[in-house]
Amino acid sequence: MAKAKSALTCGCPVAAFQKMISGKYKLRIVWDLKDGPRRYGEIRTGLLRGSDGSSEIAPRVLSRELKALTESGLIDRRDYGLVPPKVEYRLTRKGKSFVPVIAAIRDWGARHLAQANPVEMIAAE
Amino acid sequence: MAKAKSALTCGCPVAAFQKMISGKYKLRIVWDLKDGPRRYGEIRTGLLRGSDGSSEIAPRVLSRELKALTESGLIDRRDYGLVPPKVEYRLTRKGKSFVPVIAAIRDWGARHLAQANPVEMIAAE
DNA sequence: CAGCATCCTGCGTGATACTG
DNA sequence: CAGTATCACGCAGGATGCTG
Repeated sequence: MAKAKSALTCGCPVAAFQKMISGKYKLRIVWDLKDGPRRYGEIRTGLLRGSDGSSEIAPRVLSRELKALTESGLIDRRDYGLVPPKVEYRLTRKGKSFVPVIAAIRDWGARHLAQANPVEMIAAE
Repeated sequence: MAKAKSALTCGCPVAAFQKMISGKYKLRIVWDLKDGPRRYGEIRTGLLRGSDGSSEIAPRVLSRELKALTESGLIDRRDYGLVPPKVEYRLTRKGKSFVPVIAAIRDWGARHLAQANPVEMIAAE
C-alpha cells in the first residue's frame, strides 16, 4: 500500500506541513487571524507583541510569509484597492481547519515547554 | 495576566515549538520512535524510506537532530557501551505525550495537503 | 499604508573523509 | 556501528531606503 509517493506529499504529510509552516511567523499569523480579518499593519503589530523584542519585522519577511501562506491556501488576501491602501488578510476554509492543529500545539507547548507558569500562559489568550 | 515572558517561552508556545522541531527530520524521528526504541542505523534507514530520494542523510545532520531532541527532552539516548557500538533512542514520557500532536498534524496534512490519494496515505501506517 | 528592491549575515543542510 | 571533523553552499531572516 501507499503507492502515492510524489515529492510534495512524499508519503509523509509531516514534511509538507513543515514546509508550509516554515518561517518564524506563519503559525502565529494564522493563529492571530483566527479571530477575524486583519490588516497588514495589524498583523505586523500583533507579531511584535509577544516576540522576543528582536526589534522590528522586516516588511520583506512579513510580505513573503503572507504570500507563502496565500499560495498555500491557508489565508486569503483582500485588496480594497484604494488610497491609502487597505489590505485585509483572512483565513480560508482550509486555514480555519488548521486552527485546531495550532491549538493542539499551543496546548502541548503550554503544558510541556513553559517552565515559567503555564497557568498564566494558558489564560493569556 | 501573562507576566511570564522569557525569551524561550516568550508567551508564545508556538515559537518554542517551532524551535524544538526545527530541522527536517525531528518530527519524523519522533514519529518513527513511537513504535519503540530504535538504533541509530535504523532511524537513518527509516528516514530514507519516504524521503524525496535526496540521496543520503549526512551523519552530522542526523547526529545533531538526535542530540537536539535529547536536549529537548523528547527522546532518550541509551548507549550500551560495547564494541561494536550499540545505541538506542527511545521516546521519553514527554516525547510520548507529543505523539498525538504529530498525529494531529499528519491527520490534517493527509486531509488537506495530499492531493494524491489521501486514503492510501492514511492507511500507509 | 502596504509593500518592493537591495545588500548582508548566520545557520541549517549536504558531501566527504576519518575514528573509537 | 555510531558517530565527529571539515568544507561548502543556499536560503531564511534582518536592516535600510524607496514607492504608488
